[in-house]
Amino acid sequence: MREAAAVEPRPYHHGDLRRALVEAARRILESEGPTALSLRAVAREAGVSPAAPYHHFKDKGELLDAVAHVGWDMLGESMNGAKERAADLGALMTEIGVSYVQFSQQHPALYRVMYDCSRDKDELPEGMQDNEDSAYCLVRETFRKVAGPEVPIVDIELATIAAWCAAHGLAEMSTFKQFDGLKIGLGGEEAFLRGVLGHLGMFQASKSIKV
Amino acid sequence: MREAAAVEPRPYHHGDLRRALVEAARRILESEGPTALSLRAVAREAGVSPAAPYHHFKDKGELLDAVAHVGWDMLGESMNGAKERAADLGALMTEIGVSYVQFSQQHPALYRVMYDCSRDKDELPEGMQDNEDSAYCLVRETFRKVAGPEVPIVDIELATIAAWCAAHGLAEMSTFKQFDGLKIGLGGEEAFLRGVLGHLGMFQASKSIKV
DNA sequence: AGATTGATCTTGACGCCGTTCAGATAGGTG
DNA sequence: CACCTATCTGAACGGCGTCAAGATCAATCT
Repeated sequence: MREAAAVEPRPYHHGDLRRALVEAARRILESEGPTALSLRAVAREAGVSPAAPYHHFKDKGELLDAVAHVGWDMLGESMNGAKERAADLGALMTEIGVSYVQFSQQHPALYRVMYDCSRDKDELPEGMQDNEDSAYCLVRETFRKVAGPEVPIVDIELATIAAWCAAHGLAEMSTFKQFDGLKIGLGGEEAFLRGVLGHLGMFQASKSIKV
Repeated sequence: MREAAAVEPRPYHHGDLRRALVEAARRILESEGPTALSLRAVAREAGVSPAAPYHHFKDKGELLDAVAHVGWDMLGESMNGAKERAADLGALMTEIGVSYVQFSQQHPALYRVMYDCSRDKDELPEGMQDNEDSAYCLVRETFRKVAGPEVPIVDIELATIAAWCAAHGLAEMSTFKQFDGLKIGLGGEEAFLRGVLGHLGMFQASKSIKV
């Protein structure tokens, strides 16, 4: 029976499990948070046995790496989208920063996995590596344009790192509930983000990259 | 036999286990890293059964909280020590920042536990809370003095948060090995830290707290 | 077509984890 | 002294990551 109902669902032994596992992991992350993300739970969610993932990933870490990879793609898109929202080049850095932190707030569990994967290996996250079209390059090239050609490249590099540190720090801390009062006083979450970013030199067009 | 040899070691049933457990945990953190830090391993290291810790801590999280508490005390001392190393008030913020990041580099596993405890609860770490003599107050009061009385308090607050975000981000990222080349080029680890911090507005005396 | 192959998945097991509970131990108090 | 209570142990539970052995099945070869 059922010769080839193959509309979409299970074309092979079980389907392409690799993708299914990554999506199951993301579903668990969104609905139950990082602590619920066990390999067995992912297999359960995908409807396979606990050992099945080992035919597609060396170990749990490699599955998480795949999840993180999706996350960095999403974050990269979000940051690139800032180009459309920025009024001019001067405002672009702020918009990128806001995009970054807002992404981390919309996907807190995913963001945590993204960074934990990096720290476990002491390696830069993919999105921060110096590949072409990486998010890192987007930030650095924005800095380069804002700063002009007379600024030494090492300063561009350091400013990019500094900006990323600040954005990452804010991403991890902005959810702490002790800031709720201040957020209300400033008029909401985004005003708070812009307020903090505004006090970091490089997120203000007028004074960015003073050597 | 041995009526009261109580010099230091085991005055009671097993000694004051609570402290012993926290110290055992710190020993494991330093020698084997955060992933090796299981409750059972801590009990083993302290020479007691796996269930013994439950008479002193509600669960594993509460033990980690105690470890983190020690860590924030240490970090607070380190930051306060910056006062002696700073040439003038203008340089103080930079020295505090350097102290912060250097602490995280000297105790990476401990620093990770310190922050993970906070994020698990969405609560500010102790050292960042607005208690008197907290590290947060040290930073904020430094800003207040540098900025002068005409700067609104909300900007002092935002600048303090921004500085902390940047320091935390740098603390977490400075160990990534992709920065090794840049560090060598700049003349070492500390030069790298000062380089990055120098590109953050609030760590430069001359331009800190521009409203 | 039928046999073979190799990738995919399951079953069952191992050791470790966090946690609980009944019972042993022993200091402090009457 | 006997009792009480805090402390600690031993054994157990379910869940975890991982692995080895066997079942299943698409694809390939003859």
